[in-house]
Amino acid sequence: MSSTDDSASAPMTDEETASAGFSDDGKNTIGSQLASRLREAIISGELEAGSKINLDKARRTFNVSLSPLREGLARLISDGLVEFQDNRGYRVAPISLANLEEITTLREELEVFALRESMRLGDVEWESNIMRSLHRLNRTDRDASRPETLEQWEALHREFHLTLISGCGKPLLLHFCGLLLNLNDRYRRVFLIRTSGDRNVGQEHSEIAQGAVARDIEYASEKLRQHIHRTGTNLRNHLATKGIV
Amino acid sequence: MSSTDDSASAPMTDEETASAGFSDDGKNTIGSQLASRLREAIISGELEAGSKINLDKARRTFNVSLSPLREGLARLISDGLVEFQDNRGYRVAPISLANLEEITTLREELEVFALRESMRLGDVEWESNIMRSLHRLNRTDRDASRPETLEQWEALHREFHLTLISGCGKPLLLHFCGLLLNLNDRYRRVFLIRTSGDRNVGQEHSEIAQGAVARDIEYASEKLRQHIHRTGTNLRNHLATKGIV
DNA sequence: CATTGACAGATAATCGATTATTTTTAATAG
DNA sequence: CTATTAAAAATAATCGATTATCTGTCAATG
Repeated sequence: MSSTDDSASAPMTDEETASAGFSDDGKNTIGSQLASRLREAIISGELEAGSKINLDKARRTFNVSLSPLREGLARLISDGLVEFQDNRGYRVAPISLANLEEITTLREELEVFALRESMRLGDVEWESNIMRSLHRLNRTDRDASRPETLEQWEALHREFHLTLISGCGKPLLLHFCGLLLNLNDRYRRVFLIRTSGDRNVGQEHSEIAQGAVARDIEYASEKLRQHIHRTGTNLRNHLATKGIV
Repeated sequence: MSSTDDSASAPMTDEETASAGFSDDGKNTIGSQLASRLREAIISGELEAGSKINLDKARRTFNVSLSPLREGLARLISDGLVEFQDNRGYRVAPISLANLEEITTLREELEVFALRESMRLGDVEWESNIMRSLHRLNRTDRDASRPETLEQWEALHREFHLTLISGCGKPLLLHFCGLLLNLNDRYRRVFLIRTSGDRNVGQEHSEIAQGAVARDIEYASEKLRQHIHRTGTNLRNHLATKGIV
């Protein structure tokens, strides 16, 4: 709902090159930094879904004390990426077919609704942002072999989807959509190295963006719905392949 | 998303009467207990919306140490009842007309969708639970003069709404609806002492429940939508009266 | 042989003190 | 007087140690 951090931005070297070192742009406290690192570790699959998070081990791994560790984990609970039980500790949120299907269904409901509201309420600024996000996304290739390219694409993709619905004027709705996007991205990053051959995702994005900017509500909504649905189907097949229930 | 605690149940004296004292039903850790107490304090308006939460003061008020205090606050962030900023601390989530309207809109979208899914998927157990919740709710009077009656009614009301949609088989959706219900309840408890004269809320609840159990999808959906909408309108008027923007 | 209970080790929760950051106050220059 | 800056006070974040809780093991019992 609140929290301070971005998770999808900041294109700079880890330590903020020499110069003045004025890094006061976000992720300040250790807790915040940890939240980002853990989020990335979970979404990328580095931390296995469903696995237990041992506090002592994690503390040593990340070289921090308990307090900020718990702080960071608490944020990931808000994100739905970590589960918690009193006196039993934390574990990475499990994945399942049912979970994926729910995420897809809810995205179809919420994200499409948010897009409609955006088309109803968005201003020129919103339109411009869409075109910019689209361009950046389409100019970036998703090369499975290079992880940093993949991460970059994921960040831009997320950015694009959020921008699409950013004109809706509903912070809570945007928050929910952001959560769902996060959850969905984990499935993609863990399971989907290549996109299905019969899809042209760039094309899909362009159609949605064009429709949105043109305020063609029915067209854009349907294109977005299909886009989300296809991704869901695609992912489901991959899950099935790996035998996940 | 996860977290251990109920917030709407446990009808027993604070200290779990003599006998064995086997209270292992929930709210165990200090952090959990704090989360409950703080949630109640915020929803009831005891902690003013928008006000800063001073950690030291809170620590002394609740007689706890920093760690569990932060733990508890972290949960309320998930609930959208508390906002947080790095190095700036916590504050009670503010209220506004726009926020109330968004909550109402999203409830109309999400709760109605969840009800439809429940009617599509719910079993007999689900139906029975609705009738039970309805009965309990309608047998409880909401007496504004006695706070404990009010609290009791609020708990049952929340329970009823959650039960209505509990058959949808979508944990995430239920989570979202629970959040919205929470946020909405705060507005009611803070601003709405009496319900508008031209409403018979008991009747409304009965109609929704009957329609749901009869699987009359259009009827029940519309009744629920109207119910939510009326509450929203009602609350908006009260906000306006108190001059809240 | 299955079940229960006590122990020990592992793990989580909490505390009190310390450190880092922000906010307020006060002093000074322009 | 107003704006700027430095010091002080208030507040938040973090640490290391301590306490509480849980989990698995193994022996005793029926």
